[in-house]
Amino acid sequence: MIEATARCLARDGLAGTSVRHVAAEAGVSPGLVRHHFEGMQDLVAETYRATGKQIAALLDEALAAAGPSAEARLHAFIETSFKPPLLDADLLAVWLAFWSLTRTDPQIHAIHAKVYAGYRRLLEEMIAALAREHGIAIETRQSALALTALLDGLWLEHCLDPKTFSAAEAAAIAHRWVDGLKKGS
Amino acid sequence: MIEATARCLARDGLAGTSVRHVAAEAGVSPGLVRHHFEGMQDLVAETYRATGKQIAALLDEALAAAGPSAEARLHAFIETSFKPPLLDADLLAVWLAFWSLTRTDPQIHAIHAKVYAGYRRLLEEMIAALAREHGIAIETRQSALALTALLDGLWLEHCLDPKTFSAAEAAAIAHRWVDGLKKGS
DNA sequence: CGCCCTATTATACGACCGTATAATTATTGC
DNA sequence: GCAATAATTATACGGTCGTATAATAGGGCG
Repeated sequence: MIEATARCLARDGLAGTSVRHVAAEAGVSPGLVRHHFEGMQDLVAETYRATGKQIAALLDEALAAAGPSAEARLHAFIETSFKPPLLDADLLAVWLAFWSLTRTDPQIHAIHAKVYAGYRRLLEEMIAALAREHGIAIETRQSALALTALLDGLWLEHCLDPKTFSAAEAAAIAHRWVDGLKKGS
Repeated sequence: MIEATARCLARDGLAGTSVRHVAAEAGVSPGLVRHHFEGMQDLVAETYRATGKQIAALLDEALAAAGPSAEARLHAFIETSFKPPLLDADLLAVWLAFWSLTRTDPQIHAIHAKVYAGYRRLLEEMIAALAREHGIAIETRQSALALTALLDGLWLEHCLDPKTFSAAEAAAIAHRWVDGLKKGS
C-alpha cells in the first residue's frame, strides 16, 4: 500500500494523489486503506519512513563495499547518490511531496527531521574520519551541513532538469568538494 | 490575482489550492480567473514568472549596492539570499509548487529552465570576475553549478527545519565556500 | 446615443473526493 | 468447530472541484 502511494506520488504528484487513487493502485477498496491509515497525510508519513529506510540501507550497503577508508567511503557515498535508483526523477517527485508536507504536518516534520539528522550524522562521521586519516582539523559540523546541502541541491536540480548538467558532472562537483576538504582549511 | 495565487500556495500548498480558492483570495468570481487563465497550471506558471522576476530584481539591487568588487558582490548575494524576504518558509512553499510542476508541465519546465539559467549565469559571471580579480584560474561553469546547488540546498533545508542550523550558519557556510574558491584550485 | 468588445458574475452540471456506516469475508484463539 | 476479532468490501451522503454557458455590467468610440 505504501508502495502504491509512492507510485502515485511519483506519477501524479501530491496534488493529483487521493486515497481513492492509492486504493486503485494497490488493487483494494478505498475503505480498506482508510481502515489502516487516517488519510493522505498518514499515508505519506509512512511512505516517508519506508523510503527513508530504503535509501539509508542502499547507502549503507555501498559504504560497506567501499572498505574502511573514510575518503573511499565518502566518494562511494557520492557515487551512489548520483546513480539510479537514487538519481531518479520519480524519487524526486515523491520527495517533493515529503518536503511539501514537512511544513504543515507535524508528524511528517518529525520524520523529516529524523531522516535528515541521520543523513547528516553519517556524513559528519565520515568527514571526522577523513580529518583523522589526513591528520588535519576540519569543522565537521559545518562541513557536514555544507555537503548535505550541496548533494541535495545537485540532486534536486539535476532531476528537475537533467539537460543543465549531467549526473557525471554532479558527481565530479561533489568529489571535487571532498578533495577541497582535504586540502583547504 | 497572481499575488492571490502566491498567497494560496504559501498557505495551503499546491495540493490545497484550487481555482476557486484563488478567486476567493483575490475577491473575484471563479469564472473571472478562468477567463484570464486556463487553469491552475497556467496560474502557477505566471506566478513563477512574476516571482522569479521579483527575486532577480531584489538580488540585482543588492549587487548594485555592493559596489564593483566581485568578491563583495558574491558575499552580498549570499547575505541577501539568507535574509528575509528571500529566506522565508512561505516562499519555499510557493517554490515547492513550482518544482512539483516542473516535471510534468512543459510550460513551467521552460520557465524553470530560464529562471535557473539566469541565476547560474549571474553567479558564473561573478565567479569569473573573482578569478580575474585574484589572478587565478577557476572552472567557472562547475563552480557556478556547485554554488547554485549549495545555496539552493542550504535555503531549502533551513526553511524546512530552521532548528537544524541558523540562517547565519547557512550564510557562513556559503561565505566560506567562496573563500575556499579564492584559495583552493 | 448606441454599439462592440471586454470584464465580470451567476448558475448549473457532472465528476471526484473524504468519510461514515453497515455488511461481508477471512483469520485467529480457544 | 465456533466464537471473537480483524480484514475487506459495498454503498451512500455531503462537499468541493473544474468547467461550460448564458446573462450582466462597463467602458471606449464613432
